Amino acid sequence: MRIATWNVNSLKARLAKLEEWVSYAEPDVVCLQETKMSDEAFPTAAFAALGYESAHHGNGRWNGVAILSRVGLDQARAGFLGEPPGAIEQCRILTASCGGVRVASVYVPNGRAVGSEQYDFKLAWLRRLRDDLAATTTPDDAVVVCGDFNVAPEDRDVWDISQFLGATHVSEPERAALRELEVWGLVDAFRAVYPDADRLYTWWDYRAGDFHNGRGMRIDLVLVSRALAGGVRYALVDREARKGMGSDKPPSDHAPLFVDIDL
DNA sequence: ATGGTAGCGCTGCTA
Repeated sequence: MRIATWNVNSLKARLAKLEEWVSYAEPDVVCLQETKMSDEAFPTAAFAALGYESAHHGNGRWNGVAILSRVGLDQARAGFLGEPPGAIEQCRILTASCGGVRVASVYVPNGRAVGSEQYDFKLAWLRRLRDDLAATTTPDDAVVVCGDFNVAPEDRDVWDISQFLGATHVSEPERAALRELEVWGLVDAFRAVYPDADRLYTWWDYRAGDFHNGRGMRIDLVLVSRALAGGVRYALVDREARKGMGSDKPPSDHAPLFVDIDL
C-alpha cells in the first residue's frame, strides 16, 4: 500500500495540482489537510473520475481534512469518538478503513506561541488523539495516522535549531506529546526508512525564499502501528510538488510525503 | 531589519 499525506493549504486552490500529483504518484490512499472547504463544496466527482472513493470533514473557512482511497473506503468517522463532529476537534481529524487499514488524517493545531491558550489546546488535542487511538484500536491492528502534526520530532528535523529558541513546533512538551503516540505503539515511518538523513523537510515558509534556501521543517508525518512497521519499505517527500504549476499558481507550503508498506 | 507570502474574503485572522 502506498499511503500519502499532504497539507494542500486550500483544496480549491490546489485541486488541479493534486489531480496531477495523484496521477503520477499513484497512491492507494491520500490523507489531505487544510482543505479550507465545506463538505458541500468537496469535489467528490473529480476524485471518483481518478478512481478514488473519498470522505471529507470540513466547515469551510479553516482546517478541513479528507481521505481518498482506491482500495476501498468505509466506516468513515469525522471527529473524535463520542464527540459531536467539529466540536472540540475543529474539523481536524477524519478516520476511515481503507483496504484493511484504519487510516486517520489529522491536522494538529498550530499552537501559535508557547504558553498561549492555543498552545495548551494543541497539547490537549494531541492527548485527545492518543486517547482516541487507545479507545478504538490497538498497536497490533493495522493503523496509520497521517498528517500535519505541527511538531518537529527532533532538532535535526528543522533547518537551524538555534533559530527556534522558545518557538512552537520544537518545544519539549510538544515533542513529549508526540512521543506519547510512539509509546502507545506508533512508529515514524519516514525516520524508519531514513534513520540517518538530516535536512529532509516537508514544510517551508512561503516568505523570504525559505524553500529555495533549504530552510524548512519536517512536521508532516506518517505514523504506522507496530503491526505494520516491519512492512515499511520506502518513503519519499516529493519536493517537486512544492514547486507549483507556474508563476500564476503558487504551490502549497507543504510537500506531499508518501510511504510504501507491505501489508 | 521584528520583515517576508499565501488563502479566505472583504476585515483581519490563521498559518
